[in-house]
Amino acid sequence: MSVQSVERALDVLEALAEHGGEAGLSEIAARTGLPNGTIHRLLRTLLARGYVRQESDRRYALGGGLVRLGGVAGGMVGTWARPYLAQLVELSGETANLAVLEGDFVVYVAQVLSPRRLRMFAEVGRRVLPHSTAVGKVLLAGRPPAEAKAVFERTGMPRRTPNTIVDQSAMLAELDAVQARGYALDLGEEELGVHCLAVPVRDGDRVVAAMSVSGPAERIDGLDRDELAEGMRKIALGFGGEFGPVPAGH
Amino acid sequence: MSVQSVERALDVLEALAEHGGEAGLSEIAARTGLPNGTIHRLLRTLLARGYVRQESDRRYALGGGLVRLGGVAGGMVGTWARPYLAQLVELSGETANLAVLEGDFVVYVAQVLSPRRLRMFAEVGRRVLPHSTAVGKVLLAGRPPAEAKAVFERTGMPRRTPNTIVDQSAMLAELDAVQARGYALDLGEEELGVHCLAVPVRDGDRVVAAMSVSGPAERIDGLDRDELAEGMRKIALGFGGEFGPVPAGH
DNA sequence: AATTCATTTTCCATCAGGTGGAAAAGAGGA
DNA sequence: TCCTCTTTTCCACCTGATGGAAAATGAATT
Repeated sequence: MSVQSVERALDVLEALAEHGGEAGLSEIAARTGLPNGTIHRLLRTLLARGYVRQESDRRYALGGGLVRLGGVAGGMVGTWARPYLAQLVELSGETANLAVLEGDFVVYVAQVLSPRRLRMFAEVGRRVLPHSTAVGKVLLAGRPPAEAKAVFERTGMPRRTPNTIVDQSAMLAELDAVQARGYALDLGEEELGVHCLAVPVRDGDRVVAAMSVSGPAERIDGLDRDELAEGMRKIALGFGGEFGPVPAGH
Repeated sequence: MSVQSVERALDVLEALAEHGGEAGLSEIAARTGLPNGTIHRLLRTLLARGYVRQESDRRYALGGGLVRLGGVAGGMVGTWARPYLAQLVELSGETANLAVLEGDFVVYVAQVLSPRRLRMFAEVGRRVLPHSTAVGKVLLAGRPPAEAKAVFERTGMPRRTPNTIVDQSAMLAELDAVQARGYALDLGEEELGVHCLAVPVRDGDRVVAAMSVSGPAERIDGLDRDELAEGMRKIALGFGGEFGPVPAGH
């Protein structure tokens, strides 16, 4: 039904990715449970095609070929997202965005503009720091606290407006709250007068992206947050279903 | 020596990428020369793992899983580049950058700072328009003129300084010159007083990235451009060799 | 509706090719 | 140098991938 060696090659790539993109053969063996000989053969195949690199210390790392494929695939995610973002616009009347985490940055992947005259727009492709945005908070809330902490250490949480949360422990508490309530707010923390509400897009139980609506403070504050978040959650659920693997191919 | 079914799965993914990320089963068959049954089985495997999607019209597209792997791999490119960028710094005494083209933007992927007191720095991850930077010119000079032209149409080539080239035909001529001489200059076109020199990073004959050195106008202008460019070319060649698949593992 | 054609999906007998245990080679460390 | 841990190679076994051909699907045409 499914090609075993291909599945295993994917296991190897995923194991590498989970080790931060770099690992020794035996670390991969430990993680995948496959015998050394098998892993070595798969790695050689991936190596010959440029999807894996071998460092001078014989460790293996993800290769440049994946950057190319990922780039093409990334362009398409925006396309699939558009209908869902359009639903968000219909629901809220405000501009809707899809964002993912890339390294320490939040990257806006797709956008559908609000029909209103006064509307937000952030160019697609823009990179912002996670701590001052609703999408960033949602994305980090979906990862282990240690990882979020590391991001804050590296980025330094610079102040963007008087409302920006610049204290690390306050932010970690905020992430807990975000996880508990299922959505995040940005009340002029990135730009004064601009408020946002973001919800996670899940693939299984993994947070793979965030969807947000954003607009002028007065309009966003006029909406019922919990009701809006609930509607957004449903839309994000639909999109999440499309994002990853099919539920459970039997 | 190499796992056949894994190689074929990669052929399928590459065929999809070359079709713009989306194709029907028979289009993939035409491109790879594999029988339908085989391709279908491989696609099912990739589908189950989220590396391929199936659209409602039964066509196949690259899936979200590749975005995740590509993101991790992309982060590593910066790591591999650092030793080469350090060589550039040693050669020129100025800050060195690695940049790639992503959509209509130039993205800085990695940087090694100059040891000088007065030095350039552009945050890694920053996006700038191609027309006002040396790296942007190099990257666009490596693509078909029609594509470069389309980028200029969409971005509008806004003026950043009095030196910015804002005329499209002048810029297209500049790109020809860049391609002929093998390097590009930025003489205060993005920021007054900052000059840069950039060379292409090639994987085979494809321009996949650009490396640059940049610093205060007086210091950069004091260097012998052709000599510097020649040294940079050699370093970029070394890095280009690491970037893609190995030449020909027999 | 009924027919045709193109494309996708399923099936199954065959044997190519992947598998994994075990041995050899290599890299550090004491 | 010797010892230990990791990576790499090897090969007999037999699982599991293969691909041709038939069935199913769906879109277009009469």
